[in-house]
Amino acid sequence: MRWDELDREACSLARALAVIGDRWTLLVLREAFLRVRRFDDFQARLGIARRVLAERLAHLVDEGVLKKVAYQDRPVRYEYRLTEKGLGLYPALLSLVHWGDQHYAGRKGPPVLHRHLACGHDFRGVLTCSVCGEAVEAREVAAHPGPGAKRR
Amino acid sequence: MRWDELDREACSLARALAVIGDRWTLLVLREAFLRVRRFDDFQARLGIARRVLAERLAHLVDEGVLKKVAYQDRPVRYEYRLTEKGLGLYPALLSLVHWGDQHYAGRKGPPVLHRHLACGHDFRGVLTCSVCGEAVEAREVAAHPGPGAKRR
DNA sequence: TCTAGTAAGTCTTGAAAGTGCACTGAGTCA
DNA sequence: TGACTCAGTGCACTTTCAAGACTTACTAGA
Repeated sequence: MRWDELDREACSLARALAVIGDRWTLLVLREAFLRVRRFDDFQARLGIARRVLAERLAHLVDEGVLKKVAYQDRPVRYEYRLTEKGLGLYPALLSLVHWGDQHYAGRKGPPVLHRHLACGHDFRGVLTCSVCGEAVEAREVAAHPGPGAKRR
Repeated sequence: MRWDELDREACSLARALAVIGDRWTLLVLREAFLRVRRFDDFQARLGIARRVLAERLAHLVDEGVLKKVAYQDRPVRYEYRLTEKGLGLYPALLSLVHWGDQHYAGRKGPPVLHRHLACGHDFRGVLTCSVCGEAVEAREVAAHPGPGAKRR
């Protein structure tokens, strides 16, 4: 199987990865969540090859994760902003950041803290069950075929 | 910047991505969470090139995300199991799956459902604040430098 | 003993992506 | 006019990936 066939898989993870699963895309999105919006800013902060950046941004726009918004005329210049769909990736991103904090932060502690503006405290993200509200652990979850499953 | 320099970045996301950020690794982990453990099973289910699979598994073992466990002697054969560190990736994975469900499931619905064994219901993962317990939205979070930040 | 089968890789080779950097194009500013 | 800004493109080069045959070490059956 080649990578560009992934989106035909009947698996939501595969489809999500077809959009954001390559090496640079999540870093681009991290910057986007940090309010970076312009091509040269992304490029300077990430040190990514310009060609690859252009391609990734275009792909994210195609997928509706980012949108291009003109911020000046003469010459027309566009910036990239997260859409609602893009904002929906935040839980996944934050979970990854916390995982990185837990396992790779030095003894000084995590490089970035996140403050929950609603309550005013620095926090970790906790994944909870939408039904009972309790924290969810991998061992307490069973996956089973849903309505969109294909039979084998 | 080349990819293999990423783990030197003082960013937890970059470090996390240096481990699980390539195209196949998260799919390998998806299978691992579905209790797949053997080389040939991973290979058959994913259709991944054997060489790439061998390399990814070795990397995940190096990083302590998976561990090799002998399940027979003569000849010695190993299987790959998630460690605690590996299980810690579940929230990120599940968040991604739900994002995929939301945006890419056909009209039939998601291909896979997740049941929370503690309460017995199919659920979605909700990211909540570890301090106040409320659901967290991207717009309600401010990132600021932590103790491990490097000054520029 | 010979043959087939199983499981976990390893090797080979052409194709695809990524990298680094110079360059373009449209416009501003002095 | 010349220098500068920003968002990309073009190009030569290097690295990684894909597909499948091959290897190693052992078991089971004829």
